[in-house]
Amino acid sequence: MDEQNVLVRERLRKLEELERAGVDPYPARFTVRHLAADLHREYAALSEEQAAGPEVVIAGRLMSLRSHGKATFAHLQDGSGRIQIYIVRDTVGPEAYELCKKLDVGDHLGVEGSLFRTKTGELTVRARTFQFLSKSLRPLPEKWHGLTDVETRFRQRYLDLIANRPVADTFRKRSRLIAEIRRFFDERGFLEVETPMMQAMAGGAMARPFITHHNALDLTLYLRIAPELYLKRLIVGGFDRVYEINRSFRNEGVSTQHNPEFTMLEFYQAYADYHDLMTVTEELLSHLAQAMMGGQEIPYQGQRLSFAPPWPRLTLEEALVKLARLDAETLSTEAGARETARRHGVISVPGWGRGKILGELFDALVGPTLHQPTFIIDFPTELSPLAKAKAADAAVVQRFELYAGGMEIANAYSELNDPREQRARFLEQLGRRDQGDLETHGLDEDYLLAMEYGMPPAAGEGIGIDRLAMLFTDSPSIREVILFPLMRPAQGAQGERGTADAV
RNA sequence: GACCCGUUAGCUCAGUCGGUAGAGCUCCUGCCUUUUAAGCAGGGAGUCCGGGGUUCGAGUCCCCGACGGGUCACCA
Repeated sequence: MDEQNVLVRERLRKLEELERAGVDPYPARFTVRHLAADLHREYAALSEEQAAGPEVVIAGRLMSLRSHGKATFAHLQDGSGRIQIYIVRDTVGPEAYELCKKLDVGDHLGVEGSLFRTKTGELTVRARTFQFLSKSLRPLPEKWHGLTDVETRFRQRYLDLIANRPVADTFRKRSRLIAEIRRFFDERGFLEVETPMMQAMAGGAMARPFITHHNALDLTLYLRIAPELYLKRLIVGGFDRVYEINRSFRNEGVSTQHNPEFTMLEFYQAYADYHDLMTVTEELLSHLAQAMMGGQEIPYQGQRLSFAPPWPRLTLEEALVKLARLDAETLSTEAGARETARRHGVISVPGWGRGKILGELFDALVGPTLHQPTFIIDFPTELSPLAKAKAADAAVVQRFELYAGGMEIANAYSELNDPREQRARFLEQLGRRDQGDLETHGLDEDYLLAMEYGMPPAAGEGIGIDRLAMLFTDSPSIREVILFPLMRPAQGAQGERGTADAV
């Protein structure tokens, strides 16, 4: 502990004085009977004239302290909010009042007393007794400015939650959002399931995985990049509607929209196609907007996003032509697409086909500009090895992505369920990998085996929960909606590194 | 991975031209029984991110590094 610090030393001194006085500064339990927010709501009408209000028992963290000699005001913060307490020597007695001088901001305290309203109108608990519940040894962030240092906010999120009320609200909203999503799917007959996060082959998306190892089986395993292939095995197994709110892991950089571990909703519905899922998506998001915000419009980074359905639907090529003003004729050939990419500073690798280049052009030129909810549909087959092709054009699959707030929010398609075609697509991916593309899909025999038993027609979708939470909390960065975003260890190279061989 | 910006007291931040490191809040002591950014008086508090260099002298200038943020790249 940082005993050099005077502030810590002072608190240790008070702690020892409490113990000498026979007080347990860390008791095991306390019976809480009331929450601050409930009291504010229930006794909004309590008047100043009313001498002795109802008896209450509250507990929380001390957030402010104003001593006036023989009387002390303080604010107690519990999970619901804050309430003022008033400790008077004549009420608690002289011995207890001496102990009250050992209080510090940050301590946890239990208080029994009666409600009253001060002459400045604030609902307050006049303590009859109070009890130390936990002595705090370190000073909290300062009361005016709170905590603004971004690094400290993320590394010591508990301080952020204590000091910055809106941050706590953001995470409460995130929790409500997920609860509401569960309710939506449960009501529609979906079964919530859990599938492996450690997989012998990381499939279901095109991304590089994290690698780990199982000692007893001497097995290389990968952290999943998506639950997709397991969820579709369940569709084969007869669970016609399944969903998983899953943590997936992708070994890639961090940005305002990417964290290496992230939360995704994936759901699959048998006998449906991607058009059905566009409808489900519209229903889901407009429902969430209604439940969370009380309307179809939500503010996001200075814009107003409207989730009132229906939302525009554009094919990927239409988007490139209409929104990026690219020339349809030129884009129709691989050489033309490549030339267009070069002109717009979009990198293309020699092995890439026309579809991949169109995808890159879209990501660079169109995606970030789509603020209002917009479906982009009909993606190149070479980008979508698990999606069913359109009947009219094998180069395009029945797939959509949803964009909102300039971010990709969802990705869905009619699932490819022809095992012969799936095998051919996997082999095509392997060919691409041989040409140096690291983010191709592997050939998953075990998945093909399942499909050979017969997978019903189905459509599946993944929705980025973190990004959805960004939208609903008006957060500019994914780190604002992830409690503990990935960070380098604070001590850097000093000592902690190089111990990975402990595995 | 590249570029830009940042790192000074527990917190929020100043720090001029290179010349003894500052403020507010927090903390301590005293007074104070309806305050709420309580007040008044007095006092304390520093690895200026780390390491090197230039200099009589570096928080300040130069180089290397750490961590963070942003932009780009990568990545849905």
